Amino acid sequence: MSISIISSKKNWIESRAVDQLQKCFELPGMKAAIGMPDLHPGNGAPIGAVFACERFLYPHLVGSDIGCGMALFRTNMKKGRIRIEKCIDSLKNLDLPWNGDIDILLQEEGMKSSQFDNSLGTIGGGNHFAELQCINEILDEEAFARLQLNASELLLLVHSGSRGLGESILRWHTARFSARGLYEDSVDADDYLWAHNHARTWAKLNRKVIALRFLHSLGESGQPILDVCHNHVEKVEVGASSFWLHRKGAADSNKGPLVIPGSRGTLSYLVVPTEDQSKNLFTVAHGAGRKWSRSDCKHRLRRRYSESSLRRNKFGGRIICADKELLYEEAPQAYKDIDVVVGDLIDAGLVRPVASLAPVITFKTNAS
DNA sequence: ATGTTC
Repeated sequence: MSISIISSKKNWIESRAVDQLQKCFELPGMKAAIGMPDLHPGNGAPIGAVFACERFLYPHLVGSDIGCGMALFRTNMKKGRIRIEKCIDSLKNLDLPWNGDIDILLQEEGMKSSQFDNSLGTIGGGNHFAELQCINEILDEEAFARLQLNASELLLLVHSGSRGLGESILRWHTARFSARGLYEDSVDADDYLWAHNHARTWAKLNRKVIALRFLHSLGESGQPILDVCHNHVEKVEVGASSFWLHRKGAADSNKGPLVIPGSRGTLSYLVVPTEDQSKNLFTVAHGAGRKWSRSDCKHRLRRRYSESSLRRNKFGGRIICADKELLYEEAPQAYKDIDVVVGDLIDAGLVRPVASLAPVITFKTNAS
């Protein structure tokens, strides 16, 4: 039985998030809860935490965006060669439904059609984005080479999830069971897990379609490097015991390298998990984590930062976000320092940094 | 987070 938080003196964790972590740790069957350095308050359950539970699984500890995660793609684009204005113009249709053949794609993936088919290939709102990035600094030449990356080529990082599909699954579950857990050998647990796994697959496919759409719009193509989920539940064996591991805004560190994104105005980090990931329950931070609530952002920033200044980052890159409210809610100032979050993971011996990545073009939305 | 938000 243990509860802990991976953090340091440099970091700051909101007490309300710690209270939420404690509350969730008191749920029946719970054996361990770990807050990541990006821990912050969520809707009942905190964001940036992993929970290991015996016999029970808790859909609200996964949340509504089942399968949400980060996917990274290699491109053949070079920073000095792209015309930013032209690219921004070419991306104008990215909010529209994708005009590819969704029926055939779902069929190929062995997936069921649903009322959410036409959301496939769309980024969504909130903190979701698709971002072209350049290599800012290589921090581990060997690991960098092993990933077959080229320092001069741009990368595309996609953060999105299962859109309305995942949301409908949690809503359906909550209507029947409220916040109660599901016993692992029940029909209800099987039903939830089937729907959850379907939403995970859908979300991963969504990230791939978003990347292809994004790059095709620019007359380019890309190849997948990694895809790491941060909202899901899965069964894991540790020693002789088995647990339901719930990750809520917490990245799976048991699937190789991953990107820990900063805010849309700061660096992101490509990292490799170290060998032993059992003490952190195979989980690391999924991003910088919010410092301010969405509702606080506008009055804190409005006087000092104009809309147009928030559409440029300090690296000379651009942010496509026609939604003024979202622009303030997602301002870099609303997020914690990514260097502190990643630093805490490095100091805890959980990851090794491979490269820092700087934002070149961030797509949020063209819709106002 | 969300074809949102009565």
